[in-house]
Amino acid sequence: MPELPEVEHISRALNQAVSGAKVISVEIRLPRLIAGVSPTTFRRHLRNSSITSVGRRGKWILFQLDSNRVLMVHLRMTGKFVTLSPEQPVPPYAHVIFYLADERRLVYCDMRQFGRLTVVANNKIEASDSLKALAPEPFSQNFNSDYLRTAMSKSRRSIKEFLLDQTRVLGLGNIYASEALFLARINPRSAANSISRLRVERLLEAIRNTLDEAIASGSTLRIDLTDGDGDYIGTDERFWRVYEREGEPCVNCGAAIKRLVQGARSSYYCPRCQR
DNA sequence: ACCCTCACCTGCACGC
DNA sequence: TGCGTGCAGGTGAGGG
Repeated sequence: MPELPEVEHISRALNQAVSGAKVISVEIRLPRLIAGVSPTTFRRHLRNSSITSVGRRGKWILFQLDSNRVLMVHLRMTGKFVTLSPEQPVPPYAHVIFYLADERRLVYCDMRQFGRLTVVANNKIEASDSLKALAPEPFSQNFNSDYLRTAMSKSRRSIKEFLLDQTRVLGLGNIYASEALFLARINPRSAANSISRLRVERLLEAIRNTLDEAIASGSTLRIDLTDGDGDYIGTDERFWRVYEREGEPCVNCGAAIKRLVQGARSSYYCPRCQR
């Protein structure tokens, strides 16, 4: 499900819901999802720790613990968090259950089981295997046109595939990569190292605007962690301009949106606007 | 350093 | 109805 904007909202919702909560025990139903440490160590490091705040780095959700450790969770495709009151049943695909001192349960659910959970020491977090190679945060000063131009100049891959590489550009996924290229009016097939300076500038702005707009529109939706599936509520509307719109008219020029496959994943673009 | 392929899972929509 | 296929908002290992 999530790209950076969704992870941003989920981490905000979690920060509201479980900051200050104390974990009294952890039930690991699917040990494969625990990475980096053994399930036993994972449980030991979580037990009797309080969550002081929840944030994110890229698409990783970071639960800061008062034990000077961080619980790191990546939702991958189908990971979700739900909080349950004592009378609520455990939902399907519940793989890790955190029992909280206030009698609630924080449940990690994941239909496809691609997600990962790990725990690391505070002072090792940025150097951890998961985070060390990530590109700068898209809204930080370090993610600027010099950075992007240099990174792109080293890559012969298509710009669409380049944008999905979290070590080059952080936060876009398959939807927002197409959306950003549409805003920047760049063809997804263009080689990353072939794109003009002007277009790199446009792409930088398009990446920021795409993420920014997605975060802003999501903020009116809110995530309800108690609704049983942890999903966005009340939206069937697609505010995407090209994604999943094959054959529909381009919002700019009316030409039919096209779909192509790159790196085994769908890309959508306007053949007239994106040359 | 870069980049390609395969792997990891379950479910759903679709066509025959 | 059943079965095969393709596809799904993501990475990571391994190898060239």
